[in-house]
Amino acid sequence: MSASTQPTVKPLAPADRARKPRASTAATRERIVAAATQVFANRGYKNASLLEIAEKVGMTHAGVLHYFGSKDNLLTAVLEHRDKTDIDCYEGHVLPRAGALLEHLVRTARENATRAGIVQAYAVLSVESVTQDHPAQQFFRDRFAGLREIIAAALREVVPAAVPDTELVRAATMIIATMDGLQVQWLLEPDAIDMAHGVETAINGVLAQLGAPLTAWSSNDG
Amino acid sequence: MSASTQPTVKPLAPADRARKPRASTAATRERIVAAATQVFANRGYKNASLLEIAEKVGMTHAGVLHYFGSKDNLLTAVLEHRDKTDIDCYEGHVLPRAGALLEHLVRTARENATRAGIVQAYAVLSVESVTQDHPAQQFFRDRFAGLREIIAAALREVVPAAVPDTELVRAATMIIATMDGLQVQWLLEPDAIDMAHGVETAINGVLAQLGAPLTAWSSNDG
DNA sequence: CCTACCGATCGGTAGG
DNA sequence: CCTACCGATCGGTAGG
Repeated sequence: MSASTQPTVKPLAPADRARKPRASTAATRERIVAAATQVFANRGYKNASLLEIAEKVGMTHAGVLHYFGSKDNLLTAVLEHRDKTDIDCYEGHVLPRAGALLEHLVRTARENATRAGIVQAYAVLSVESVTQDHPAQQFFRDRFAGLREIIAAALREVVPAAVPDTELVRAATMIIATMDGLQVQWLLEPDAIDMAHGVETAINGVLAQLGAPLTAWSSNDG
Repeated sequence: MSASTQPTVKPLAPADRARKPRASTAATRERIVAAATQVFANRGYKNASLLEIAEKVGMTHAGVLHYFGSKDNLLTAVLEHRDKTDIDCYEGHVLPRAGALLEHLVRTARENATRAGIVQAYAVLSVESVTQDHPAQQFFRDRFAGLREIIAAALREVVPAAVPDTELVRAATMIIATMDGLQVQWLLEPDAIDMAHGVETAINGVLAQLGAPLTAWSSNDG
């Protein structure tokens, strides 16, 4: 209706009007999430300030709050973004199975050695989550439980059928623990620790104790 | 000279006068350190407040500062106290060697399951130490390096002589990593994780890969 | 996306 | 070991 009153000047479609004025909202949110990931890694969540995050993306801290409502919401966005784009990105994609998943863990550890920021964010936030009333506590509880199940399922396919499920979950727990513990030592002294080698050794040790053939997964040298 | 003017009223010796008025300074300092350990575990160091610590010992936060000068100094006292009284108390005592040390690690993990406060303080502070300008960073760097050497030395005595030292340090790194990683998962979900069993499995896996006889340390069932 | 502001918390100091 | 205080920082809101 109103379009007929201005036949020559083509009015912007609503979708265009919403997108034009500033860099798209989605893009800005992503830039904020990236900055927040860095700052949370360097300071921890509680000790991080919205001001430092805002300065990284060139706005005031009130601007950041405009996009995420609260610091807690921003943390949620950071954690969800990590799960989507990062290391253990099995959500949307096809999850590698069996030996391929175990190889994936080693490859991930190797890549992590070039991404201290991501590693530090994960390490700092996951352990900070055990402190009183931390907003990410349930997130990490669920995350660890999910990882344990995924790795246990992969182990199921490469160990003798007689091995009970409880043993597989225990083994998965240990592989995760080793990866996480290596990250902390590596963050403190990068040159002294070889994360990928450590993870590979841990997996070999676990498989040997579960009675799996040494050729069960292909990263093996034998 | 002045003593001769008061022959009947025995003057207090300087040492007595200094110690009487209030509960001994050393005892008060210990109570503050104990309270601070709890609060640092529950909140992390940066997010902990001197007020909360002070309330636990029944004084004001200025009182706490009177005893330790600064929050950083209090953190130092907490970390040093832990090293003196805790788990890996090899400082003053005779350090158990070889298989006995490995058994000690398993026993420690078992005892830790009844001391969530201590475990949480260690886990939270050690990982928080990787954040920017953290006052405990060097402390934990040194601590990890020391633990690696001690455990590597113990392994040296139970594996074939042909195994090079670098392999022993790598193995020690992994044992420590597994213990630390298990602590985090256990803190988030105590009923789902058996720390002692995990540590024992990790040690067995490492020894097997280094070619040590399965009877190398006595905790073994074989 | 900003300016301006509030209420709250914190570590540390003075001065006793 | 306390009272009183300071300067600084922070998350969040109002109102545009």
